Order: sequence, then C-alpha cells, then structure tokens
Amino acid sequence: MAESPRPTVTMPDRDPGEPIHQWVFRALRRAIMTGHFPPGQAVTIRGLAESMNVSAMPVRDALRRLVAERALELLDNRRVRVPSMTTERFDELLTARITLETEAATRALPLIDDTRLRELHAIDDRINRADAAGAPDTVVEQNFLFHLTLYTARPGSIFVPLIESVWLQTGPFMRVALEETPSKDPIDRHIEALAAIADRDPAALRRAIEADIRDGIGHLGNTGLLVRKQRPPGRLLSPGRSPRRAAKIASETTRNAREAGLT
Amino acid sequence: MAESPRPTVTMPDRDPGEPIHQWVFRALRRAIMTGHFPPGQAVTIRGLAESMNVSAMPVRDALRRLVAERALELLDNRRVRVPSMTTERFDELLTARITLETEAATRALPLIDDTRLRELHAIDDRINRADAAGAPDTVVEQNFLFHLTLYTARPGSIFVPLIESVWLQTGPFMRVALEETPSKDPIDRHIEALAAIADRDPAALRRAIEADIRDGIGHLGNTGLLVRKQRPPGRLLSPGRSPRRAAKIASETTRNAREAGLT
DNA sequence: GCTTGCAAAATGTGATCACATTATGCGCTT
DNA sequence: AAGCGCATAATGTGATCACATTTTGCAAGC
Repeated sequence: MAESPRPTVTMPDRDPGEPIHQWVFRALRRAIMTGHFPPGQAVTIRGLAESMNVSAMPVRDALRRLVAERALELLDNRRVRVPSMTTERFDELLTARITLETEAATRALPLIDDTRLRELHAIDDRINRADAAGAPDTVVEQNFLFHLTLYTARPGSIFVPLIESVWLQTGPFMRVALEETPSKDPIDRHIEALAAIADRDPAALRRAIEADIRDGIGHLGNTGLLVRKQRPPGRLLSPGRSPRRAAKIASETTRNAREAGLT
Repeated sequence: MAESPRPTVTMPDRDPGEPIHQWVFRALRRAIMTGHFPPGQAVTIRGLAESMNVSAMPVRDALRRLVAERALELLDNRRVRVPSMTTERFDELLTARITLETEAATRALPLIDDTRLRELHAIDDRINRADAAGAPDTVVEQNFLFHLTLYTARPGSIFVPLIESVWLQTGPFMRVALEETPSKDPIDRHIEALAAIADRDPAALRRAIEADIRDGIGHLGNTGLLVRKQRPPGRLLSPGRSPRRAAKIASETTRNAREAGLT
C-alpha cells in the first residue's frame, strides 16, 4: 500500500447554475452511498479538490455538510474519514432504518395515488431486470429509489432526511456487502409491499418494509465483515501537549450536552 | 418594524482551542433550540458575523452545518432562514420524536446504571425547582438534558443525532409556546419514566416517554399558533430570467432522488 | 533492530477579496 | 396615487493566501 489509495470520484453532470459545492456534495454522496469509499478511508480537502479539479472551498463546504449528516466522521485532530463499522453500529443502523421507515411508510400510505403506485411497480421491474443482468450497483440504487418514492408520497415529510442520513451511514458497508455475499435471490419483498399498498393495509406494509430491510442488509450482521471495537488509527484523543485542543476529556453525554448548549 | 430586527445572539464561553466555527455553531444552535430566532427569521452571513464579532468564514461554516441538520432552511435564492411551522410539519415532528425517542429509550434501558439513574433524578429535581421558580428556559433546557442523559446510556447510538435534529426543528416554536400557553403543570411524566427504569420495564418506559413528549408539546398542536400552509416571502421558485438557477422545476421525489445520486 | 528527535511536507482554519446574482429604494411615468 | 424601471446596496459563492498544528520521513543514537 505504498501508493496513495485515492479513490477516484466520478463526477455527475453539473446542473446549470448549480453551486460547485453542491455538485461536489452530490458526487461525494453518491460515492459514499454506493460504497466507493472504503470504511476508514481518510479524506482531505486538498486531495479531493485536486482530484475533482475544483478549488478547496467547495470541497470544504461539501465535507462539512457530509459530516453534519453523519456520512463522514470528524476526528478530534480535525481530520475527516469514512466511519468504520462495528457490530454495535451495524445493529443500531438496522434498527434505526426499520424504526424510521416502517413509520414513514405507514404515514405515506394514505397519500399514494395510482400514478405513484405505477411508478413503484416500474422501479421494482427495473430492480429485477438489473438483478438478472448482474448489475448490483443499479440494484442498490433503484432499491433506495423505491423506498424514497414510497415515503415521499407524503410531501415535506420530516422522516425522509432522517432516513437518508441512515442510508448514508450504511453506505460504506454496501460495497463490501455486495462483493462478499452470494446473491441469495430472496423473496421479493417489494411485491408484498406493493400488494399491501394496493390493499391499503398498514400492518402488512410495515411487515413488508421491515422484511425488505432485513433481507437486504440484515443477514450481513453475522458475516465476518464487521470489526469488533476498532479504536481508530487517528485516535479520538490526542496524546501530547496540544494547546490547540486543551478541552478536557468529557463523557459522551457531557459532550453532547455542551454542544447542544444545555449549560 | 423599520429597524432591522436582528436577534442578539448571546455567545457562550469559547473553549480553549475550540475552532471559531464550532463556537459560532454552538451559539446559534442554542439560540435556535430555545426559540430565540422566531420562525421565518432571515439570517445572513455578514449580519451574524458582525453581531458576533467574527469573520464571515466561521459563520458560513456554522450555517451550512445548521442547514444540513435541518435547523435552518435554505431557500432557492440561496438565502437562509428559520423554518416556519405548519400544522402538518408540527404533526410530523411530534410523530418523529415519539417514534425515535421511545425506541432510543428502550434500547438504552438495559445499559442504565445506578450512577446514571441518580443523575436523571437530579435533573428532574432541577426541572421541578426551575418550574417552581418560573424559569421556563431552564425547564426546557433541563428537559432536553433529561432525555439526552437517558438515551446516551447507550454509547455511540445512531439515534441521538437523529433525535437532536428533530429537537432543533421544534426549537423555533418553543418560545412562542412558552409565552402563550398557560403553565398547566401536568403530571410529572419523568417520575413515571424513572420508575419504569428502576423496574426495568420497557413497555412502561415507552409509555412514559411518549406521554412526556405529548404533554410537553403535543397540546400546542391545537392552539392558533400554527400557520396553515405558508408560502414563504422568499418564494420557493424565483420568477424572472435567472441564468444562475436554470434547473427545471422538479417534484420533491425527483429532487431528492437527484440529490441522492440515484440516476 | 528499534526507538527517539528533528526537519519538511501536509492539513485544517480563518481572513480577505472579486464577482455574479438578488434584494431594496427611489424617482419617473401614466 | 399606484405601478414600473433602474441604480445602488446587500448577499452568497468561490478563490487565494497566511498561519498554527499535525503528520510524515529520515537520520542519529541506544
């Protein structure tokens, strides 16, 4: 590993009039969600700026946004990296997805019209075709789109951004998962979800969504892919004399409280 | 309203070695969560920078972070403001709080030790004293701290940042709520929660948390404080010729999908 | 061979400036 | 008197630079 393992980021088309920092953000978000950044990967402002042929400023903005959405992790030395995955973290993410998405689906259900239902069917078809064609990236993408299309039936939902944050956090794990797990071709939970929508059956929809999430990533929890505890190389508290960050060590509760401004 | 109604932001103490942008972020976060920024309030980089006696750069960073956490709203004209509240939005926020916090409490329950339980009792005492002394700001703060201390019993929980994002979104509404609603002095749900913790009773804890959330802000949904639809003054799509943002109008689903990089 | 110390490179942070776009205020026209 | 148009001010975006801190590379010492 002598070479700098800089992962190339494929840039999407830039919308006319779109700010560069949002363009960069979209590129990084896609790269992270599809797992093109391996867990633990360090990312630097200047490095990304050079590889994307933009100045440092938009990259800085995009990184800050990604850190705020928990897609990236800010170490105490002010450096940014892709979070690594532990069994505990994986379990939390799975639970969070189920908790949020079953509720979002239930609340969206009464607002799904025929047009949207047809669109959902179309996406599911695309998933099946991509799966048959052996295009796992497309499968993952269209699967996210299926869920997103379902939840956004309720406009302005608070849940969607929260769900997307969780998706981003599971992203770095996706590629490893796609490469290592046999395509087990499970029962199509989307069919069950679509049937529940047609029946206007909230309980059945909840069951289908939860099963879909568990089928998708749940079985990965027991593979050997997860690290146990992972004290990161860039440690969470630096050792020597360091006038820059003289703040005392604080418990997570205290730290959160302070950041929240709770005296 | 001829004067510029710039809300003064009281700056907290700056930790030694703390970056300025984080200092600014903490100040703004606190101001927003305690409702010192009225809904609809416009915020500008230069304006805040001047009133805080810092340069524009850290303010720009802090605003971007707050927008990412949905504490502030980014209009299409690239201007930032405090989101306004609608009945639909309020209902979503209430549901999101209950969904997330009951789950977080359940998952934290097995990890609460005696020390933390005592700390929770101490916070509840402080709430009661502040309530008796007529200090609503302290009541709100310590109430958040109570919940935060409960959920962070499980270290590294994914739920805590999600919950904090929802708190931030309810923040601007808090001051209005505190000023307009009579202190109805409801039954102390925290006592019920503490009893459920002592009994290690997850179902009872869920009930207590949900009741606490509903008692705290739920009754505000029927007051006349909420706007119905609110097409904002800074409209969501600008009128004239505008080479800067030539992107076509897109549905929420499409916009989300594009931002997520889902082709 | 491994550690220690120091110099050089790399990195995040913050400040300042230029520019395009947007908002605002004022005078003019009807 | 009200609506319109234009000049001016205000704002977000992006670039570049300086600086303190951190990391890295390498050589000297045990």
